[in-house]
Amino acid sequence: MPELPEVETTRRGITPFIADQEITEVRLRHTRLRVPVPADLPDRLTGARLGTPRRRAKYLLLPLENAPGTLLWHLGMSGSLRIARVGEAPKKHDHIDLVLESGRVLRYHDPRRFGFVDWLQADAARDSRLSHLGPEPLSDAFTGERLYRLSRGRRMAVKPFLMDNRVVVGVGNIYAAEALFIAGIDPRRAASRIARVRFDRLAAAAREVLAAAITQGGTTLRDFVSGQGEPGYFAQRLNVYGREGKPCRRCGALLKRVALGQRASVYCPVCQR
DNA sequence: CGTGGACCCTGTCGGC
DNA sequence: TGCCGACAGGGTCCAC
Repeated sequence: MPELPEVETTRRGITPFIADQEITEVRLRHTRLRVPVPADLPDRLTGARLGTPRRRAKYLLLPLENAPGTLLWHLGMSGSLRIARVGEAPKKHDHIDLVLESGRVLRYHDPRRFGFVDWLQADAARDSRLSHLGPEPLSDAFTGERLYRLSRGRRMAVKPFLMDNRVVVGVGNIYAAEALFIAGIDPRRAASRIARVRFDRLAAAAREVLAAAITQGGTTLRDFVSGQGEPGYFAQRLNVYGREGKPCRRCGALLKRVALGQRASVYCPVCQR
């Protein structure tokens, strides 16, 4: 379920259960993820102690405490991490267990297997998957000025531009659509043809929807990590995502859908220009 | 270099 | 009821 808010919710949810915990056993059931699970992962992790999880973009970083090295975990399209108990039988698509000394298990579930876990030896920031990433959307470095500057000469549609990890990380298909609605910008509009002041609004809108969604993730945190079930994906009211053909909540016009960069994009033909 | 398309894999849903 | 195609939260790679 991972857009940035889900990844952040996951990070917060698992942290109290895994920080400072020793890994007593690694159980691999399916190792053919998007990147094959490193064969030596059990050897490296068994007996090691986990530190405090961090997040960069949609990546979770699980550093070890007393040894160099970090787990780089991406949930892909359908991955989830949750806390289970030892002895709790794995279900279909539960591919990886990290058994902890507490008797809990950090369990990875991923039907589509677009996610992966990899081992980073030392300097995580140097990894090619992380080094090119733009700023976090909730950081001060993400501004309308940045969007404006990077968009000059870019003819691509603004929606895929906003989803470009070099521009800003963590704005996935759902939140890009929602941010563009709030900012009143047509997702098809060429990035180069958007004025500075409108990018200010767009940056603020992206920040706003992501922050709100993270706050909401918090409300379902307990259920999420204890494995009572998935959180209702979005308790949040979405304005456009998944609402093709329905009336715009602001003006009543019927929402339209277009494909941009292979991704569905729903928008209001009246409110978004 | 910028851009658009294919692709990795499984599950679900809507139309016929 | 059953089959089949379209589509799904992401990211990388490859032609043009």
